[in-house]
Amino acid sequence: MAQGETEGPVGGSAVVSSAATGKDGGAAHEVLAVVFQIRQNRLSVLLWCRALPPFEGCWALPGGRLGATEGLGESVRRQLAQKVDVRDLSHLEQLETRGEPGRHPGGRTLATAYLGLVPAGIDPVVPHDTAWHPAAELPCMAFDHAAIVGSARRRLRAKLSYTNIGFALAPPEFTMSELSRYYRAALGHDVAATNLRRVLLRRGQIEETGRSVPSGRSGGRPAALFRFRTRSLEITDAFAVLRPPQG
Amino acid sequence: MAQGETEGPVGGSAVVSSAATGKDGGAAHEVLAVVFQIRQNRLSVLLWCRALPPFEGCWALPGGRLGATEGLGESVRRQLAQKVDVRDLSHLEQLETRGEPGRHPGGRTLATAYLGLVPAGIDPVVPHDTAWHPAAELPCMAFDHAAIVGSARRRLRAKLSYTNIGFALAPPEFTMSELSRYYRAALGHDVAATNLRRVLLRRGQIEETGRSVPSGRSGGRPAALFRFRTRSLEITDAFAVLRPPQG
DNA sequence: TCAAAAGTGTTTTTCGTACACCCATGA
DNA sequence: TCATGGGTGTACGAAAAACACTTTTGA
Repeated sequence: MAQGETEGPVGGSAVVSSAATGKDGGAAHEVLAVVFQIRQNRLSVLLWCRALPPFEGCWALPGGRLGATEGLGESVRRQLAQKVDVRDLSHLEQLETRGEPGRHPGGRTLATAYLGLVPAGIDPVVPHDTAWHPAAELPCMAFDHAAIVGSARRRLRAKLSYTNIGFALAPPEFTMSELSRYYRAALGHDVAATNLRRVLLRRGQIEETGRSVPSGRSGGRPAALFRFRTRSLEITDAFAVLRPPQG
Repeated sequence: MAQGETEGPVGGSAVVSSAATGKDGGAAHEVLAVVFQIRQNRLSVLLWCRALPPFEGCWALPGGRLGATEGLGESVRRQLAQKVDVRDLSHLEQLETRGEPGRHPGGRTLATAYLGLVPAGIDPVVPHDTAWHPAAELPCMAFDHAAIVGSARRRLRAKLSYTNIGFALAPPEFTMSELSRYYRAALGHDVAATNLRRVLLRRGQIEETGRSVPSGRSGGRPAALFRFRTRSLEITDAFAVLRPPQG
């Protein structure tokens, strides 16, 4: 329903695109968002199901036509808020722009894709035709959207290694074993909480809140609560290799 | 002269943009190229001087309007070949797309920027209004092009640390002291040839050709010639940090 | 034989992982 | 007091920078 509006620019764009690809050289331009959240220890992406051709029944990234007076990032935030009711983005960054002439059956359409992150633990209300899917098991995907999700996964994975982008995956406060599960889900491999703690502490990414969480029914030492020191993107380990002399 | 054609899309776009930003929502789309080459031990960027307002007398990145049937990368290569006669790109990759409504005084224009590299040692013939400028001392720059050059520098610098992108800066064969000068120019800090040699050899990026260069008039041991093992982009050191267990 | 430039051996440092061990809690 | 999960101390290995030393050439 909310997505019906997206049908125009994404699906039924024969009229629009013929105008847009006319002799003035302009092409239709849309923005797309790969919104990730860790849900049940899996990296998940927000998709909506197309009701009309092309790609009827397949899943697509949320997004839509770029407005005449808005910036690209601005447009992504607007469309996520309007169409899938997501307003809790902890991070948003541009991924890539795709413009192959054949990428869109309905006519020439350029798409600028963004990577958006929602912290774990919250559950935004989304429309009925919209759902979270594990990024590792994508359903039938429309257009080139599967490839775009792949780009987003690689970007997130890389940035976890040299920035503090974990702040955007984690809730405001967390235990180290929780955080290591988020990292495991996003990286796709095991992450030992004990070492993650020291790495992120040494890099100054996280700090103790002083509080702790009582141990569960099966006992165990209470877990200390941590938070990220800053909640905006910073490069914390600019490269272990080829660094300037004198450390 | 060759750049005069670029005046249309970049400068005198009042008519075009009014059509492009009309109620169909399309906007003008251009591609831009940040073409780097190491020249006289300095990282240099190819710019052309604007003859007409806006930004008359300032320098701009080469590029122009995206054609109706061409892909983005394809368009960059075409425009570089046609307008500045550069056909020797050793590497080309997409950087970012800028679409702030106010970025272009003549009307709404989206720009997708690319990073292009030309190997050191060749000297492409460029039009008379086009020149190489040190990336560290940019002249008066049109639009947001100075910021785009900054993005390109950061991208190149980062990729030198974990990919084999040096292949695109160096000529087919080179001595280690030459290569260390290219790295120094691109990274902005000293790079010891002796360590660079071992790092790149360990990573399998370079190999000896078996030949060597006779020493100069002041003597010295002849330098061995090296080449990059592959001349397409590869990630050679996927991350020293947060790597999967079992090394 | 000396200066200059290239190349090698070795040391030091940093960083991340692995692993053993200790701590705090609930039943 | 025992199982359970959290936290600390330490060892190990990889990788890069620093630096002393050797090699190979021209004059």
